[in-house]
Amino acid sequence: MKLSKRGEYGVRAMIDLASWEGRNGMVQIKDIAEREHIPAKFLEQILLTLKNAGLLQSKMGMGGGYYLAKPADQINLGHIVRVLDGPLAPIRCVSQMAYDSCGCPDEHSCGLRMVMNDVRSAIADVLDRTTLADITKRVEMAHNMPGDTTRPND
Amino acid sequence: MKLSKRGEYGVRAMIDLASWEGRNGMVQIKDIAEREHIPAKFLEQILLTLKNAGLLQSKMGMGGGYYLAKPADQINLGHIVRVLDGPLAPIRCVSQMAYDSCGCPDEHSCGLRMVMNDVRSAIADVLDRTTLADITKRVEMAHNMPGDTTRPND
DNA sequence: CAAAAAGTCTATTAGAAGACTAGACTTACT
DNA sequence: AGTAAGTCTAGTCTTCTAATAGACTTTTTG
Repeated sequence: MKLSKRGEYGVRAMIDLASWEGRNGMVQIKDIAEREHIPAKFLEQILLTLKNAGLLQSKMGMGGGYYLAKPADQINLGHIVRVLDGPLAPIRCVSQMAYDSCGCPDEHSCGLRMVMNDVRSAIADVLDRTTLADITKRVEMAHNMPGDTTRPND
Repeated sequence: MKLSKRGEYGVRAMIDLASWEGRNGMVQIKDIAEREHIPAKFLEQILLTLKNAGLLQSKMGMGGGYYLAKPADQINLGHIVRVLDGPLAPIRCVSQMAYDSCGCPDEHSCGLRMVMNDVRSAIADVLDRTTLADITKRVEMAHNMPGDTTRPND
C-alpha cells in the first residue's frame, strides 16, 4: 500500500508549485529540487509527465520554468497520484481506469473484491477531495498554531 | 497503492479457511490452492508466515492441515495484510509500525504528510474494522441476493 | 548573432522487490 | 515402514524503482 518515490516527489513538487501561485508562479526545476531535496534529473522526468498529463505548463528559455496549468483549488491529489503511480485501487478488479479480472469464479460474490473496493473508495475519497489549495491552507495553519496536525497510527 | 500477490493470496486463503470454520476447520494447502487458483508452493510460504504471526495453526501428518488460530470474528484484514505486505501507511513517516523520517525540514507542517496520514487512517479504518466473519457474511448475502455489492470506480 | 538559461526527450543501469520454484527435512497417522 | 501432511532454506527469473547521462530545442538577452 505504498506511494513510490515518483509519486512522493511529484506531490511534493506540486505542493511547492502551488505555494507560488499568484505571485507569478514560474518556478525552475532546480529550485524545487533544492527546496524539496529531490534529485534534479529525476524531478525533470516527473514534471514532464505531469505536464503531459495536463497538470502543469512550462516555458522554455531564460526566465522560464513550470507553473500550474489550473488554479490550485482545481487540482486534486488523486489526479496527481494516478498520473505518477497508476490506479489507486489495491487490486485491478476494482479499478475503473485499469480493470482486469482477478480470475475468481464469481466477482459478484468475491469477498476480497468487496473489501478492496471499500479500500479503494476510502483512498479515493481522501485523495480526490483534497486539492492543492486545501493543502497549502492546512500547511499555513500548521505554521500559525503548533499542536499535532497528524496522528500517526498503524 | 497496491496489494501484492502475497497479500492477495493470503487474504483469499484466510477467507477460504474461515468458510470452513465450525465444521472441523482443518484444510490442506493443496485444496486451498486449487479452489483459489494459487500456486501451491507459494501458498505454502504464505500460510507459514501467517502461522508464525499467530493467525493460523496447523497439524502435521495425515489428516492434518491448517485452521484459524482464533474465531473468524476476531481476525481482521488489517492484521493479515500487515503481516504479509508490511505497513498500511503509503509513506513511512506516518507509519507507527515502521516509522522513518521522510527528510522534510518540519514534519509538523508537511503537507504531504498530512494527507498521507489521512489516507493511512482511511485504509486502516476499513481493514481493521473488517473481520473474516464479516466477509463470509457478506459473501453469503451476495449469493442469496443478486445485485451489485460493489461499485467499481477509479 | 552568440551565449546562456531554461525545458525536452531517449536510453541505460544498478539494485531491490516480487513471484515463484526446488528440494531436503520433520512429524504424525495407519 | 510408508505415506500424507506441514516446515524450512535457498535459488531464480522477471519486473519495477530510482536514478543518471547526454544530446537536443526553445527563448531571452548582451
